[in-house]
Amino acid sequence: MKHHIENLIASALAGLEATGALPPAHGAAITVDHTKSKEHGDFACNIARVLAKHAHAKPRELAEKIVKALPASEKISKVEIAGPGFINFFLGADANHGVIREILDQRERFGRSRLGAGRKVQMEFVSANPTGPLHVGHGRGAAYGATLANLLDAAGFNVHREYYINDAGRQMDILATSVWLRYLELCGEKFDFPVNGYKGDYVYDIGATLHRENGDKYRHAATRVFEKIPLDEPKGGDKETHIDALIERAKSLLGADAYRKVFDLGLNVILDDIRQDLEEFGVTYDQWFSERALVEDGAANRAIERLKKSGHVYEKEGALWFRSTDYGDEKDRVVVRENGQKTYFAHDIAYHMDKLERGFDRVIDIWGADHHGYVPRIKAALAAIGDDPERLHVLLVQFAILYKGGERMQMSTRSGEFVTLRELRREVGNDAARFFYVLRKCEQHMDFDLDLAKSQSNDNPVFYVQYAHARIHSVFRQMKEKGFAHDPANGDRNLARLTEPHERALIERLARYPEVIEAAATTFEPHQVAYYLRELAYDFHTYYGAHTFLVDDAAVRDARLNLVVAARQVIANGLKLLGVSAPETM
RNA sequence: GCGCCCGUAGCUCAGUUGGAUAGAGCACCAGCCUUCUAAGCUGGUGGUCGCAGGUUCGACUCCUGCCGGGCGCGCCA
Repeated sequence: MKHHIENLIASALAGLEATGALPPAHGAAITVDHTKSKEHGDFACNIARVLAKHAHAKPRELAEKIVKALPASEKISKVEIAGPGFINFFLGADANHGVIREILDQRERFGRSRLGAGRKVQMEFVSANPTGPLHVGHGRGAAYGATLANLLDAAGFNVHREYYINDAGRQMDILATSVWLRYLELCGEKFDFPVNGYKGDYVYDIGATLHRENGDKYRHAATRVFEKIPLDEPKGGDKETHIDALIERAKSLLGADAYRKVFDLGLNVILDDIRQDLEEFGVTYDQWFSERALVEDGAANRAIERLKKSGHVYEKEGALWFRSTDYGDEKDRVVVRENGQKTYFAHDIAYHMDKLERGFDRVIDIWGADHHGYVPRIKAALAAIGDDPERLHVLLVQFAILYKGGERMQMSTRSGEFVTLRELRREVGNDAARFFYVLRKCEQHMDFDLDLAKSQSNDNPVFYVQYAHARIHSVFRQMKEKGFAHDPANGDRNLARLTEPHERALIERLARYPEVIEAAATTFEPHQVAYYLRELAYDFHTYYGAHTFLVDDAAVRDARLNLVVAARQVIANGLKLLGVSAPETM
């Protein structure tokens, strides 16, 4: 409808230009907007105000000329000039009736578009370190990423979903060492657990598995393990050097093969847990991309070679630096450390290089907001090796701050004191969690009040939307009990009988669904869909309250049933995008 | 100190990319179930859009400066 009106205006302007009433080549974009108030019709256009200066005319006079030049349209019942030169369009009563037919015809395909034209988009999200279970902060990235992926898919993009596994790095070594130390405790060894080790219960469990399956095979005396290890923090030492020394000790005592076994046990147990957690949350991936595999494949070395060739690399104090300041970063960054080890950054350059080489038109990273300082350097690296940094979109998701009993909760994987995504899902359910998470745009800080989510879960808007869906199913159950049958063809012939204001409002809302999907996809804002669904549910519930659908007049009844089936379809389509179920009963 | 994000009703947040009188939900008040599910509907109370300037026909929206909150500024990942 929007496009229809835009076309009418475009041809009016062309007509005016042809007669010389308007100077040509104005170059202004025609925008038609939905009005806020019905007083101003259904759509409004401000083109007369925009072009007034260019045409050396008063906005109202120009508006009158444009209106006179408008081609006739059977969908428009009235055109008015209002205020200081807005052109308001009033739709005919049946202008949108065709959308009901469209929805019933296209069913789950309704709302999909070809906006993306099949362009390939790679999306990476969550990618939490496999050092512990996902917590509620990861849940937000998961819900947001999965929903955005669904949206882009619906908008006609070819979406590839990916999880980057940080399985090469110090954090993983700390985990492996923590697991081994817990194992040693189970073997009967006595020592103080390092403050910088992972202390969650799951580390204990993995240590227990190691013990159950291998007995004392990996046991070493505590005195030997801690021999000449620098003191830990509580004893006046440094916790970082303490844990690093323990990692080296684990590697040397166990040997490369055994260490890798312990390491992989921890990695696999936690990764399986994460994978299952996400799957239950309706979040699935096309690929789980291993950092370790990338490095072992030599990709990091190749990335560094490419950087070197670009001439933006230099040596200083024994380390290899990337001069990211050449591309606007605030300081240069190390890619190879003094000790010869490559940094996480070097690996990440290799990973992003790999993404772009795989032929994606667009690469989207969804990161926690704490990584925002990281964006300029990764873009700098891509620019240095001759890739287009504009192809990379980094979306930063702000933290979800948890409150319980009015108090802010600390979330730290290391301390093991955090609310896991799994706990949250159990408390409020998958549907409410998915919906709640995408109710805010990603740059908005989110207060997640656990007590509220628990105690007032009935007030969660997700139930309101689901209830509308279930109610429509209920109407059909009642229909059968009353001995009626739905004749969609008859309903289709009688769509003109849908003249009530509630019906017009509902139909208009349904007609907007495709616009909402496109807008949400292009702005990366899934919350628009959530808000739309709530409004759609409101339109339905008020309609339901004001009119009976199962009336004796078959023409009206069938037309109304066509309408509510269409509403049910759009609700189901929208909920599907959000990863929320559409129940038939509640 | 520098950088990113946020500041809209008592609370949690929208605001169609600069348009007409700033909107929801929750909470609070008053009504509506022998009639398609009351997880619903109808009405009401509630705002100096953080503050001060600027840009223009027009600013919650764009620019500048303050104030307040969150996060980040490693040869960690």
